[in-house]
Amino acid sequence: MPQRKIRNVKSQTAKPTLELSAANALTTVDVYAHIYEAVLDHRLPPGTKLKEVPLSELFGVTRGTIRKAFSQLAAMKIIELRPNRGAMVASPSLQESRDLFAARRTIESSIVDALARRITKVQVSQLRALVKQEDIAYRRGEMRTALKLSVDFHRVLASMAGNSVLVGLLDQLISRTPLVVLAYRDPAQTNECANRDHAELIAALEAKDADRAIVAMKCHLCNLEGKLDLRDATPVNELSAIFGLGAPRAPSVSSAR
Amino acid sequence: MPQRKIRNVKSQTAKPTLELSAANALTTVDVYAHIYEAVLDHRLPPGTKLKEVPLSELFGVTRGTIRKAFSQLAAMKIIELRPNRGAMVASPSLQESRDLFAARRTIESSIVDALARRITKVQVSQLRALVKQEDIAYRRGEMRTALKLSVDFHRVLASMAGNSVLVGLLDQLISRTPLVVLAYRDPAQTNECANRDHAELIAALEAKDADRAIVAMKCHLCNLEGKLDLRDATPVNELSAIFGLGAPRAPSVSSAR
DNA sequence: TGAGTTGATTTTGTGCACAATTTGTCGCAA
DNA sequence: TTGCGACAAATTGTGCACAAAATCAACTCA
Repeated sequence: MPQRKIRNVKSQTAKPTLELSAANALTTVDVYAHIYEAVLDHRLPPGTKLKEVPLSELFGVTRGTIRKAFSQLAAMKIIELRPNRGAMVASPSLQESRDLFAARRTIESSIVDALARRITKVQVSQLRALVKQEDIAYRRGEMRTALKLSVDFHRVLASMAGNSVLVGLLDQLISRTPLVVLAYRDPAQTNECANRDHAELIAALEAKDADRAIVAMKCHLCNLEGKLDLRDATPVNELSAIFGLGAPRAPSVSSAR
Repeated sequence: MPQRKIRNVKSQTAKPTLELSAANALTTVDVYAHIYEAVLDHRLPPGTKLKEVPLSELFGVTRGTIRKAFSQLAAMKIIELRPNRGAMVASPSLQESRDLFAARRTIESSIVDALARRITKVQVSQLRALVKQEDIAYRRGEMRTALKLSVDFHRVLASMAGNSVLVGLLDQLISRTPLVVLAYRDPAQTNECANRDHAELIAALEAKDADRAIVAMKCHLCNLEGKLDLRDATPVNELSAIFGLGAPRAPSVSSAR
C-alpha cells in the first residue's frame, strides 16, 4: 500500500556537491522492505530497539526517510512506535497471535466462499502454477522464496475473490502473520504442510464446493496456529550484520559507534 | 566543541514571530480529527483538494503536522495521497462501497457470532444504555451525536467480542463507512432504522441466539447498503467557513501571550 | 551501602529554507 | 483558430539545524 515509486530523474546537472551515494539512493519503500524482511528473517527479533541515526547512516538516507518508513511499519503493526521513546520491533502476545489467526479464518473463509462460486478454469490453473513454484522452492531448500510464494498464494486468492476491501484488510493480517509465526516456531516445518493444504484448497475450489473450501482454509490456518509454541530469541544488535550491508558511507568509520 | 549552554529556553534565538507555547497548540491528532469530522459532515465533499499551506495556516500548525495527519488519513482511506500532487478527499466508487459493506457483513457477523456465546448481562445493559442515548439524540434531532453513538455501538460490540485484531480491522471499516454512506444518501433516514436494528440485535444477543444475531447484523448492514443512491455533492472550497474557524493567519491568538 | 537527585549525553521531535515537480498561462507559428 | 512549447507561479518534497525529551551515570546525603 505504501507505493511511492519516484525519484529517478537525474537527467539534469549531476550535482557535484557531495552526495556520492546518489547511485543507489534508497527510498522509503526500500527501507520499509529491508526492515520488514529483516524482521521476518528473525534478524531483528521482537523487542529490538530501532534507532533512527544508525539506520539512516546504514542505509545512506536521511532520518526523515527512516521516520516515514517507521510510521508505515507501525501502521502495519510490524513495529511499535512510542512517543519520544523510539521504535521497536513489535512483540505480539500469544493472545494477539490467536486473535490474528481467528481474524484470518473469518476473512479467508469469506474469501474462499465467494471465490468458490466464481472461480474460472484459468484461475485454477494460475493457482496450481503458484503451488507448483512453491513446491519447487521447498524441494530446493529455498525457504525464503517458498515462504514468499506461500504468502502470495493467499494474496492471489483474495484478489481473485473480487472484494478490494477484503484484500486490503487481509494484506495487513498477512503482513503480521510471519512476525507472529516466526516468533513462536521454526518456519521450515510449517511450509511443507502449507503446500499440501494449498493443493487441497484448490481441489475444493475447482469443484466449486464452497463448504469444502471453507473447511480446507480453516483447517490450513488452524494447522499453522496449532503449531505455535514459545521459543527463545537471541537478540542481535549489530545493524550492519543484520542487514548484510557494508559500511554505509566511509569505510574507515565502520566502527559504528 | 559544541559546548552550547542548553537548558536555556527560547532566549538565544529570539523567535519574534509569536508562536510561543500557545495554550491552543494543535497536534497531529487534532488536525486529523478536524479534517475527519469535516469529511463526515460533508463540509469537505469527496474530491476536494487539500492544500498543505492553507491548512497549516488555518490550524496554526506547521506543514509537517498537516503532512503527518495526511498520511494517517490516507492510511485510513479517508483521503487519497498522490505523489507530488497533493491530497484530496477520497471518492469511493460504488463498487468500493459495496465491497466495504460486504467486508463489514463478514467481520461483524463473526463478531456477533462470538459475542452471542459469551455476552454477560452487564454487557447487555451497557448496549441497551447506548441505544437509549442514541434514541434520545435522534428525538432531539441531534443527528451528529446520534450518528456518533450509532457508530460507537458497533465499536463497543466489537470490543466486547474480545478479538483485538478484529476490533482494529473493523475500526478501519467503520471509519470509512460514513464517507461512503454520506456520499450517496441523506443520513437522517438511516439513523432511525439503525436504532431499531440495534434493538433487535441486542435482543438476539441476550437470548444467546448466535444465528439470529448474525441475521440481525446482516440485515442491519444490508438496510444501510440498500439505501445507497447516487447524489450530487456541491463542492465547497472556503476552508475557513468549512472548519468554522476565524481568520487563518493570526487572529486573536495573540491574546494568549 | 543504598536511594534519590542532579547534570550530561544520547535520541527523538520540529520548524525552516531550499529544491524539485507540477500546473497554469502566454506567446508564437502553422 | 488551434496546437505546441516555454516560461512563470504555485505546490509538494527533502535535508538540515536546532529544541525538547529521555536515558544514563555519577555524586551526595542519609
